[in-house]
Amino acid sequence: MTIRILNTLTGKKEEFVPLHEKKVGMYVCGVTVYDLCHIGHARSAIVFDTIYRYFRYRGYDVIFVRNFTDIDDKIIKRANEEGADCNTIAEKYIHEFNMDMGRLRLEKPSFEPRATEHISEMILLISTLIQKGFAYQGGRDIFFSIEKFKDYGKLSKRNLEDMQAGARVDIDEKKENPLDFALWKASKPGEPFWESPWGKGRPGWHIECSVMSQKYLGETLDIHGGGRDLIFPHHENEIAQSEAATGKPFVRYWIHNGFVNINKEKMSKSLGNILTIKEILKDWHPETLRLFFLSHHYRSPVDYSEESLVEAKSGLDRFYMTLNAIAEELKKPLSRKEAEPPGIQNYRHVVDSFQARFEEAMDDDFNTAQALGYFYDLQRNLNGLLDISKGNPSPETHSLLKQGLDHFTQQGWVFGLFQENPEHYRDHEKKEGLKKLNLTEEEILQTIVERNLARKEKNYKRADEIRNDLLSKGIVLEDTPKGTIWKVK
RNA sequence: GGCGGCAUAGCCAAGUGGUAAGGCGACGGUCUGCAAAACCGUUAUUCACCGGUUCAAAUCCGGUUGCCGCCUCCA
Repeated sequence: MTIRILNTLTGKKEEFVPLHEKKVGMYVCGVTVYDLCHIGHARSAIVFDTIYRYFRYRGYDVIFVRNFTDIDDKIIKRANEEGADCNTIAEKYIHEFNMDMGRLRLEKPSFEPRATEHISEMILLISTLIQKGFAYQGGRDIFFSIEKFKDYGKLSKRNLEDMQAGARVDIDEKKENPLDFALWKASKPGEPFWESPWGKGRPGWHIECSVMSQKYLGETLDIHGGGRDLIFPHHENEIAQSEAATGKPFVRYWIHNGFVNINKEKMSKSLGNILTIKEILKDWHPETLRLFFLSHHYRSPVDYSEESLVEAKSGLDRFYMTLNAIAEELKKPLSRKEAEPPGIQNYRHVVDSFQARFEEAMDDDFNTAQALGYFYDLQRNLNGLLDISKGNPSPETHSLLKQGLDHFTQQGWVFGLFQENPEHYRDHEKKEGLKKLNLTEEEILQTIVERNLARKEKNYKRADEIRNDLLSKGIVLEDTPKGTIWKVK
């Protein structure tokens, strides 16, 4: 089976055929480092991390490039506001970005180039574009002439007439066409600048991606990705620059992820509802966030809300409880029973077919939601297996449980899920939960002792009172054969 | 104004021609002192609405309604 990808360029699901067999060159637009990253960045990062992991899982040799835009109007503005220089601002937010991505447990890309480290290559590319007649000088700036590039608009599916009719474009006398975009901007006093054939200045936004992708991945990329909003103008402009310069197709497969809304509202500075990754990770385990995102298709819009994260957390908790129970069961001595437990064929079928179903879902345009459904399916069946095993596993049960557990670690790795030690996960979540409830473990354990005394005396009324009291505080008690355990509701 | 997307059970959400995955919730059962957890079962004759194509449509085509995004920096 081959991987099929919905290509933004064609609007169709296409079979993925890499330029070079078993190799993937993948470029994803990173961030402009002028502020903390928010949940939208997190989604994009998680989506492409998962795609990156899946290609590797499928045996591809992947070169993954994710850039930093470290020179730009917004950075200059920020620097002026804070009375710092641009470099300091960029360094600060690159550091923050790396911290966030680390906490989200993203795999490191192969290369993380910075725009400012590729200025000379950008100047070279701009010169080529001027030479070939695609770019011109207007005042002290250099612009790309979109009319010269006949395919302009092919990615975002719009034509020049439509866009001019829209006319929400700044009029700039230096431009021949209002839709032309800057390749090089002359620097104003006090702004950072680089020497160029056109005087002191700095690169436009789009040129860096054309240069850096070409440098690390060659003239044609297998995959280029980013958020939906980048389709126009950023990616459209990248295509124009790159293809005008090389005469070759720039990207074979374009992938764009959908947006994150907050409580059904668009996230924006004016609404003041920007949620940073930092804030989210204060309240939620990184795997909870991943589970939340991966239960939606990467292209669909996603609505972030407290309730949906609660749901994701409860799903993750349950997975880890099963994982923990399996680990415990596997430590038990094998029973010598020859007869297989009844109904085990069904369980065997689910466990055996899991990998194929997982890969089928992922091959189909990275359908993580579907694949996650199979994880739930697997979990339910493993729990069923645990029920019939009852601490006395037959060799067959044992091997199926082991096999199931391996799926959680191996296929789970693609999702960045189930990678924790279940006991550590449980203890960590308990600790975090208690913090929120303002309770200590000692109090709870003491109360449990008290309740078990009552139970021993068959004073069930008192025992239930104690249990209800804890429940109202957010603690759930479970009486198991091995004693009473507690967890945060 | 132009372009694109979405509409699936109480909620979340897969599913692009073959007769509705999965999760949460709810209800019934097994287990339990009772619960909880776990498991089993039930929970959409139907996919916004109206037409059409087809042996067959949630899926394709046309229209209607409603939501959203992009066209300006933006993941």
